[in-house]
Amino acid sequence: MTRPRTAPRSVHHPDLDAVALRQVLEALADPVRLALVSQLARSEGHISCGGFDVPVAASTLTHHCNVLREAGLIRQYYVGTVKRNALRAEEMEARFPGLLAALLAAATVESPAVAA
Amino acid sequence: MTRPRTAPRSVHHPDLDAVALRQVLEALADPVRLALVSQLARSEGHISCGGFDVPVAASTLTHHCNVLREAGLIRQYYVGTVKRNALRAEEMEARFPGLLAALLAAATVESPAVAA
DNA sequence: CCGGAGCTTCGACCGCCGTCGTACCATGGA
DNA sequence: TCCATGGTACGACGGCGGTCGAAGCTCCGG
Repeated sequence: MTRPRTAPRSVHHPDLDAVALRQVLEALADPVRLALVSQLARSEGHISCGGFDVPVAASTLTHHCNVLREAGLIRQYYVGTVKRNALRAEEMEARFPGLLAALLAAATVESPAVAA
Repeated sequence: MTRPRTAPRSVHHPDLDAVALRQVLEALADPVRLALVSQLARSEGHISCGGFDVPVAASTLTHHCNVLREAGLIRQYYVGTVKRNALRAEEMEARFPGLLAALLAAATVESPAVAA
């Protein structure tokens, strides 16, 4: 994974056509990851990895972000040393129509704005 | 778990309001269980436990059915020695609007009628 | 050039979940 | 009454996934 010293940091984002439904479900079945996606959906902008409100260590958070990214749910990009996250909502809508919307709505029903 | 010798066999079905989204997602994240629900959705009628087309042992199948039932996704009832399964589609729709429909649609998109 | 903030990588640990085989129970029919 | 059928209960096992801490890397600011 070593990369030429001068290349910019980049991340791999799967084509959504290559993402299996099972991946998405497994990704969202974890409460931490569901919380990440929920927070991302609620806040208009893009949230940095450190900006999430979840009770896990940094390394664990990285892991969860990777899972979400591989499941095609989020897009990540670097801004300086900070890594920002964005929902791939429209692409998901194209791949699995109505799914993400229903999931987010369902999540909201359960925890009605736990936002501090 | 012994029950009076004359009582009919019955099963516990959770109130859907008591079912967490996470339970539903975990239930459906397993490929076998997703297959069960898909087959149930495709075939109009109610399928018996032995009638499913999945490559697992009988005891494993029982386990999966229990998980789906506890997640509020299916309703089970005995007819003689046979146990029938039915989707709780309408109740799920009331609890998590659009969710099950989107999931089933997504599952169909992926495996377009693998029905033999 | 140096430090610190932010994330990642790695290795380890542990608990949970899917799987099975075996033994068993309930029901209906011969 | 006995058997066959259909499911269940239980225990065991294996693997995977979530978790962490420590060490390291990258980029910006000073």
